Amino acid sequence: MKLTTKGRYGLRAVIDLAMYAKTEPVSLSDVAERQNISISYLEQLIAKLKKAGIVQSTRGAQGGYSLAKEPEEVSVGEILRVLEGSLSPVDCSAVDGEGETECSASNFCVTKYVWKRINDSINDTVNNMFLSELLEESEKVKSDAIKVEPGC
Amino acid sequence: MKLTTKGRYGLRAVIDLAMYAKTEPVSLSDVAERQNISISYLEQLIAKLKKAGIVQSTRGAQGGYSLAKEPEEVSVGEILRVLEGSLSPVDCSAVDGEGETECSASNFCVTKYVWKRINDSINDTVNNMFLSELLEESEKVKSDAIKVEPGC
DNA sequence: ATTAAATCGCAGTAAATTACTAGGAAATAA
DNA sequence: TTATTTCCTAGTAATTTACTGCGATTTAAT
Repeated sequence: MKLTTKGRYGLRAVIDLAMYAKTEPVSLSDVAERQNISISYLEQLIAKLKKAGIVQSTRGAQGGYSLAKEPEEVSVGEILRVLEGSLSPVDCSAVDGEGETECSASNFCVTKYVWKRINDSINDTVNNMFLSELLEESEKVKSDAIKVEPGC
Repeated sequence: MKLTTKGRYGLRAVIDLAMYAKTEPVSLSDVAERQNISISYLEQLIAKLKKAGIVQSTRGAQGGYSLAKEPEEVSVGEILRVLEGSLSPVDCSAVDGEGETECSASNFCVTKYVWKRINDSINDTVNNMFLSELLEESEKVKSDAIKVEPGC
């Protein structure tokens, strides 16, 4: 039940763009340095975000990336799903929403009920958190930032 | 963000015990056959559940396992945490509740806010689902059980 | 007393996934 | 023309997952 570095780093990169690419695009090397993430790894993550229409790029020197939408239009769920795939705790079409398959033993189906409830609660949370909210939140905590936690 | 087979199989095993070990303990080979899980793998999972006080065992022939508590006293969260470790989407003490560390860059801390909200919503859900509820639910759906989904 | 059925415990291992790195092509501002 | 940047694909070491195997111990039934 862990997010990978794709989701963790990718979300940080998007937040970084939201904060620093307001007027001009910022280069990945800037983001990479600020966020302490390798450039070539970031390139792979940002490629997915671009393909999904979350960020946009301008090529060539002095180019870089910026958000493709307003911060209030980009949900955390959208970002994480692009980077991690489905956030469902199991790969089961009946849980993810596609298809209406049932399982063979009765308690298989009961677990499906469990997975669906977990899935729904995760989605409710991430689909209703928008970048704009995170930017506001970052204003609040900016002052008392002290120590890096490895997992964050 | 996926549960492993430990959590998936283990929960199924506990539900199986709740359904079939009401008067006498049931052997792991019975559980394994009903749930289509290898015995030796199940042994490892059940060992954790026993250590955590969720199931109890009687050794020797005609022995087996049964629940150590009433179904209304065992939450899905308890079971999954024993098998999977923390359900937090990141390993960050500030998210898991231990310690009050802050992160170095301001947007590191914003992601912490995100992880905490996801963590809370998962925990709210699983800590408030009890085995008793699942048993009731399994009565409902028992009749129209048809097909096995690989991920379930 | 012996046997068969079970739990218990630990070690090993193939396959998959993760978290990167490497190298180079193409575009563009200066 | 050159430096800076995005873009694209492939490879790979380390870790994790999902098991299997073996053997010891306990105990009910014969």
